[in-house]
Amino acid sequence: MSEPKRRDKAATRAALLEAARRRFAEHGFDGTGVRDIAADAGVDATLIFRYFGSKQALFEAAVRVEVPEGLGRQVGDEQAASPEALAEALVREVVFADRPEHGGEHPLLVMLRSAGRPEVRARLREEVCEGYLADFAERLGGDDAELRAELVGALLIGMGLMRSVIGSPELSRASFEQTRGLVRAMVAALEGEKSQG
Amino acid sequence: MSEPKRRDKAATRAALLEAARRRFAEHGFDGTGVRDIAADAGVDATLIFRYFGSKQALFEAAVRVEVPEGLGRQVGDEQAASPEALAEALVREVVFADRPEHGGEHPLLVMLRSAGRPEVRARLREEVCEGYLADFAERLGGDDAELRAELVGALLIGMGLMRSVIGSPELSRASFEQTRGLVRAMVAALEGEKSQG
DNA sequence: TCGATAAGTCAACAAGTGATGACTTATGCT
DNA sequence: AGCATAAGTCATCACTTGTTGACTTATCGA
Repeated sequence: MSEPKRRDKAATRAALLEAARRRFAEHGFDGTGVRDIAADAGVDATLIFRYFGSKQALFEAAVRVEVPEGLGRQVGDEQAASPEALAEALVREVVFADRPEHGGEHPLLVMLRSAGRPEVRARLREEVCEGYLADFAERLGGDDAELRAELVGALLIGMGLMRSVIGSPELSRASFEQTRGLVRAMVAALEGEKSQG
Repeated sequence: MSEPKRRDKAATRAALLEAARRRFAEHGFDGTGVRDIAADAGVDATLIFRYFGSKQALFEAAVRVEVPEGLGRQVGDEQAASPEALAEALVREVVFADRPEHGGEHPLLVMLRSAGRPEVRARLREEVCEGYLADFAERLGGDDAELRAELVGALLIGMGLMRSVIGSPELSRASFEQTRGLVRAMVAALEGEKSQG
């Protein structure tokens, strides 16, 4: 029936990581025990400490994500993408992401379910503000550009929250295309409100 | 030094409730122990079960909030308040609320720190969707009114999240008045996007 | 002043937590 | 084949968790 399961450190580590992602995504940090994760992965719980050091370290590895170039911090020089287009890309990336290996959700949304923990909040702040909203402000222009950029961030992460944490009916059912025009309109409205243009 | 502390059921219950609100607001459900709450209140932990039944029931009592009339479900008939004005009132009420007895924050935001628990998510959905966004959709009009109402909800709760959970720099520092115009503009933009007007 | 009743305290349990170190077993090289 | 080493397991610790029931003590009317 089941093959005797060859010993493979890398595969075991990967299985642990995947099981952790799913558990943490669904139940949050505190709602997940190391034994649950290990059981899902089909290995012994102590391997978590062998391979990752601690439950906390496993969590950090599980929600680690690379910000795609061109979405957050700009690498080269201006690509001349409009704020609306950038916001649209962020919505697709973060809110409507399909990540089977993270339990279907973007790590940022996964972290929201563990927002009771200070370290998680700190990472959220870092990734949202510095990772994603960093050059958004420059792109917007005006002297309260940072504030307006954070409002866009609030809209995006609020959408993610409504979809995956709160589970509001319409946003949960909606497709990226359905929200696309509405988001663009809201972001565009922000451009017409520069306090010093 | 300290008076012998007269026995008073009501006062003890109230002290427990206040301590619970503060603890839950800061550390979330899982990050708070019944002994912590009791210590803050200066009473024995077992009184929590005497007066509330369980930790979970205490939490529910602690985050219970009455939706002010005129903000959520409409009681009488149309007051003809514009969606922008309604959104503005909601921002003031939820995002910029000053509630010393809840640790300074609106219960909805307090609940966000305990979003790992399914019951908390269910209450959030209920209060946000049915409590606050209920008649917002009618007010907006158009055939995707519910979706647009939820986008406003996403913006509002996203703002609260950025301020009190994530702690983004600009929104945390900003005053209600500073965000007012921007929020109005974003909500107004949504009205120009009715898919069937 | 006595005593009933309500208010508050104490000790403890049963289950679960993350984490550790010693042990066993499979693997792959010589 | 045999052995060193890496991979995986087991028993268990030290601690915390929510919760319970029996106990003590203050309060207030008769």
